Amino acid sequence: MASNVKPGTEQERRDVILAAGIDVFIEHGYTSASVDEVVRRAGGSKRTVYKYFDNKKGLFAAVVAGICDQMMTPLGPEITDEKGLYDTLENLGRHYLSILLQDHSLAIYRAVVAESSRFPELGKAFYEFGPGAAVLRLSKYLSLQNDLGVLKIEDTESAARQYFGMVRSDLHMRAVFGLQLPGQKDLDQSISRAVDIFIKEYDLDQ
Amino acid sequence: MASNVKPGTEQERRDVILAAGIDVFIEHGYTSASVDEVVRRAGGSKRTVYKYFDNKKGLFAAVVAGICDQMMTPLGPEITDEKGLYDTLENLGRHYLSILLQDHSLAIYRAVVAESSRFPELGKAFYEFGPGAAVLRLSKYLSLQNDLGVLKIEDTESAARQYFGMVRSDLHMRAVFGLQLPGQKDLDQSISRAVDIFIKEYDLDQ
DNA sequence: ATGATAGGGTACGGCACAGTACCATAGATG
DNA sequence: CATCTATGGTACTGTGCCGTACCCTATCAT
Repeated sequence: MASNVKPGTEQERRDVILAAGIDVFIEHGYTSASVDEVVRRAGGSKRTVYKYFDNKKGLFAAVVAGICDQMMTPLGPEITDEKGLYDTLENLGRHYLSILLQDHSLAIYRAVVAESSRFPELGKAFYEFGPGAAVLRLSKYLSLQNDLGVLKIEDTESAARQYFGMVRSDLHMRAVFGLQLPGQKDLDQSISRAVDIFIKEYDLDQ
Repeated sequence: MASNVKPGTEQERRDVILAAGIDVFIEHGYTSASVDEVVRRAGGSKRTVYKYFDNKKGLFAAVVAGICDQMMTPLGPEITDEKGLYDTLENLGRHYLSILLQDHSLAIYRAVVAESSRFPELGKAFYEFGPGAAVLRLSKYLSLQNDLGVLKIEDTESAARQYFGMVRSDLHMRAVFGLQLPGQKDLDQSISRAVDIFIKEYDLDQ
């Protein structure tokens, strides 16, 4: 079965629908988005959509997973330590913010937040794959620096959370609420301050 | 005109509807909430609701304003400086978190975030009256401490943002996404760490 | 060529909801 | 007692949308 169809494999077909779903859910959120709109953009018919996805909720879950992928890939698989503590932290913070403040990320954040009471597992997944993954990555790096004697941190995970909290500062919340997006200067300031403070607190050399 | 009606003044009537609206919007968010549900809880009829509020959106705006009031009053009008820098910061962080992590606050945060692309002025208002107000209050206090020679901070507003960012850490985001609410221990840890770091960075005595 | 199958197009059932219209009633006014 | 006004109750209109059913075409196997 699964004989090849003309315009593309089943996988490609599914991806087209998924991409359209991403656009629509980003634009309208979950409740206000309509499956018909997805069909309109993807081409084809509802029948096909419901062939690949159980229902609207299932499509939304797939969309969220897809966006998490898109979001996290530029952050790289692992933190390397070629450039020293300061630059590593600074670099990580920069990537983190640039991802978090993209239009896509903000839009999907809004959509997931809106539905996280109705679909709790969705909010959980989004956190784990997005901000939570970043925390774990940094925490792992900090533990390594602990072992190397560069840092002295008791609870590396809490420290990582706090670092990202400092980096985010108000920037993310303000962007989420639609206040004007921060400029490069704001980002730079927030990151460099966070790094300074973090190092002053934890670096054994200081 | 506006002759007295039986069960209460017009103001009271409006307040009852508003209170019902708060409950319903908190429970369902904006889009999924229905005006009929508000009517059911407030008693009376749709006609009366639409007498006091232009439409669903207007009711929602009033609800958000009402909740902002409810939220911010326990934070008190002004920061006093009776207890020294450490205790003042610690106290402020505690109040801040306890407000931010209330069920009500989380629910209305979700609802406002969800609609902030459709109703940008709403998101803006919510931020200004909520987290933004806290930032301004702290910033003012920090400036005062600057003048008194206790602190040495160039940009007090940024410092205030960063302080709250540290205090929030991941706690708020995780709560928003419906991961389990942080325990008292988590709050204490986040706050005390934030205060320590902040003072170590900015206090002239250190 | 003939049959089978997947998928595009469309329409529909069922439901929910925003906002309005209408009627009956309870109190206020004279 | 008579009239008027405001409001509760309810039905209605118009709209939108999820999920399914049906028809028809285009491709593939034999």
